Order: sequence, then C-alpha cells, then structure tokens
Amino acid sequence: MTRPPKVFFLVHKAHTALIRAVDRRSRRDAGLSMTQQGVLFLLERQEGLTLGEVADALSLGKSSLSGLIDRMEERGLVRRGSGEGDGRIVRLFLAGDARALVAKSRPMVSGWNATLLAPFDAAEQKVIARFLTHVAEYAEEIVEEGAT
Amino acid sequence: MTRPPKVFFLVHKAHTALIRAVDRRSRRDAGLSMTQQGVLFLLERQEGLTLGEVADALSLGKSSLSGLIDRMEERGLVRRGSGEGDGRIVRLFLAGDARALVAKSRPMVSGWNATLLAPFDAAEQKVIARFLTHVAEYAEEIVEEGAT
DNA sequence: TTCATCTATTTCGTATACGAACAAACTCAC
DNA sequence: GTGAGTTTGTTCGTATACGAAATAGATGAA
Repeated sequence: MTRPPKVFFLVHKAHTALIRAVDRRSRRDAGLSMTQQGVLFLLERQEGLTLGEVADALSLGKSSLSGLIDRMEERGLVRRGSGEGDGRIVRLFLAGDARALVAKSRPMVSGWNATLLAPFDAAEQKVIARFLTHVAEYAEEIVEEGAT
Repeated sequence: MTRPPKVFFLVHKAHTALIRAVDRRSRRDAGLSMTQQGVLFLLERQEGLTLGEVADALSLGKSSLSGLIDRMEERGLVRRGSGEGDGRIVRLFLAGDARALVAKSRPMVSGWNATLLAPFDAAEQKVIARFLTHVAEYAEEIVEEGAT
C-alpha cells in the first residue's frame, strides 16, 4: 500500500543536490561552471563540433551557449573556428590548458559516478538508467499533451 | 558486459527535459515559473511557513527566494506576514487566486507523475525512488570528499 | 543595561538560461 | 541566376540562482 513516488519532486531534489555540489566543486577547483566543464569534456572527446551540436549534447539553447563560449574564449580555454565550406557554422576547439583540466577532472567524475551507483546491483542500475532515459525522452511529450 | 550508466549525465538530461517542459507549460498556463508554482503548492498544503522553511523545502537559497517572493507579491499571489513573536521572521501566505491556480495544476502534475511511472512496475518504482533519494542525500558528501 | 553574538532575511553583483528577434549564409525551385 | 524559405549563430531583454556582505531583530553574558 505504498503510494507511487513523486517522481517530479524527487528528480528535482536529486538533480539540485548533485548539480550544486558538482558546480561548487568545479568552480573551486578549476574556476569553471559545470556547464563550462561539460563543454570541455565534450570537446576533449571530439574536437571541432559545431556550436549547435554542443548545445544539443548539453541540452542547452544555442543562445545560452553563445555567451558561455564568449567567456571561455576570453579565458583562452576554447577557440572558435570556422566551418570550412559553410560560413554560418562555428566549430569549437580546445585551447590553452583545457586538455589538462579535463585530464584532471575526468577520473574524479568517474569516481563520483561509481560511488553513487555502488549501493545498486547491476539489475537495479539498468532500471535506473532506463528510467532516466525514459524521462529525458518523453517528458516533453507527456507534459505538453496533458489536459488543460 | 554493459558498462555502468553515466548517472551524472543521465540525471542532468532527465531533469533538464522534465523541468524545461514543466516550466514552459507553467508559464504558458499560469504565467508562473516552476519555482513559483512550487511555492504555491507548498503553501497550499501548509500556509504560514517561514521564508527559510520554504527555501529549504524547495532546495533554494534564501537569497534566491527573497526576490522570487517580491515578484509573486507584486502579482498578488502571495503575502508576507510577520512572525508573531519574532520580528526577523517572515511568514508566507497565499493570496488572490493562488488557491485556484493550485487546484487547477495539482491534478495535472499528478497525471504527469503517473504517466512517467507507468512503464515501471512497483518494484522498479521502489528502486527508482531509492536511487533518487540516495543521490539527493549523498551527492554533496560524495562530491566534496573526492580526491583533488 | 549594553555589547557581542547569533539568526532570518534582504541587498548586491555576477553568471546562467530562456525565448524572441535578428543577421548572415545556404538551398532549392523556378 | 534570383528570390523564398531554411539553417546557424548572435544579440537583447528578462528571470532565475548563487554566494558574500549588509541589515535588523533576538539572545545572553557581564
């Protein structure tokens, strides 16, 4: 006779706690916001992504990313390059000591990930992943279609 | 041989999708941000909470909430009252048509919740709730203690 | 009483994020 | 080619959120 969990609220709580902690840590260690770290992580895996691709990958609007990249460029961590054929396209590349920053952070993030998952066995981890993916995929549809 | 899910990223994706959808919907239907709705939901359940209590319940800094309440007060949805004995305390009360707004929204939110959980059986829902609670509770500790 | 200290909230400065509106570059039908 | 419409990114205005510092009230020890 347990009621269903309030997914909405629980997701928000979990996210807030996690993101705030990571953001604080990231600002303290590297002077970068979490999103800025996200950009670096992404580019370290694949340089030359377009601004739009990076925005999509980070679930961020292009307008938000545009200003973020401005600040990162000023700090010399990222460089805007032009797309070869297409003059509209902006391709992003790592610069300065961005690679070193990522190299330092990535194992730390993996560690957090492992620790957070430690209390859950493989089957449970699958459920968790399935749930989060499900929410990411269908949230908009579900929320939009609901009756007014 | 499946790798563990990247919890961090998945939580972020799920949250972003969910919150953005709900926020857009809320602004469209009621002209309120999601956080503002959160304040109303909370006060509808228990009026007269202090500003600090509301901030904690919503995982929000007091400074953030202070300005938010300013705007809600201007719109006549909330009222600042004084704590009886203690002059520092600000107690919050619903005003205007706040109650009607909540009455309209609450069943909708319940619907979203049910739909999001529909593909998961009771046991799986328990795992999901346990995981989200776990993250909310230990994220800060885990992220802070990690090696530099 | 009175001064130091603690607590609850507000103010301040900055970063982040959104959507709308815009500009520039491309594509395609003709 | 030319003009309509699309795609890509930037700019603009506003709301949200944070942390640090300031304010105002409460509490307690001398």
